[in-house]
Amino acid sequence: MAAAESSYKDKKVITIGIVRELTGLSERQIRYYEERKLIFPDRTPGGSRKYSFSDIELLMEIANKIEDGVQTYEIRQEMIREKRAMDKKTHHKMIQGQLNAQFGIQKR
Amino acid sequence: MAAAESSYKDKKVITIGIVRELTGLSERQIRYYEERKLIFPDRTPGGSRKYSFSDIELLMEIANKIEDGVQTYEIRQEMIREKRAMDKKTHHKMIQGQLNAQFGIQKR
DNA sequence: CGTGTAAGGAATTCTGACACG
DNA sequence: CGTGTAAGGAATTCTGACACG
Repeated sequence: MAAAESSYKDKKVITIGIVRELTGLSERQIRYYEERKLIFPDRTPGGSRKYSFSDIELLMEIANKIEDGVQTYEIRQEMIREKRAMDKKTHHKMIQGQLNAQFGIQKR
Repeated sequence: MAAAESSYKDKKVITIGIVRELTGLSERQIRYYEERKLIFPDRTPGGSRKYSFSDIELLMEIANKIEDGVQTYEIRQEMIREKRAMDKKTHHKMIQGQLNAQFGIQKR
């Protein structure tokens, strides 16, 4: 029972130049969204940023919202809210899993 | 009806340094396997190599065979044979698809 | 606030070659 | 044959700052 599935989608292996190509954003923009805590790349030992495909998708969503006039701060609040909802769901599933493990199938 | 599905797995977006980390191979080895036509990375406009997750898996298979004493030339022959088998299967499916499109479900 | 840019430096990658075997 | 390495150069990335607004 591991912690997180490590699929291709979430492996941080893409450098910023490729992200620029894939998203059409400038490196300045990409780094700025990190500064505003919207995105969290890993780093190589040398300090170069590494992104995942998920990060790229997220960046494009962010870019869309910015175009719509949403500020980075608001986007961040949204993301925090979404994360909380997710955690709640995950917690619920986990509790269900524990009950299940102890008492067997309880549903129905 | 497009030509090839472009999933994350086959997108060539990973630079050689990351590939080195992920495979444990040296850059020398990775480049050499390309020289021997076992692997075909894309290039950035500047000339840097870009690999996919599939490439990484392939590299690890290659490394295993090399360790077992298989020569690059033999590995290449194997790969060509496998590709031919694949193409044959794909061709068969395509023909079936065309028949299907013209005459409807023919099986059974 | 979000983004462009010039600046200087450091990390990354490239190729061709010599070496060993 | 497969791989290590030193060499020199070019492409890539990094940070902090100034600018505009």
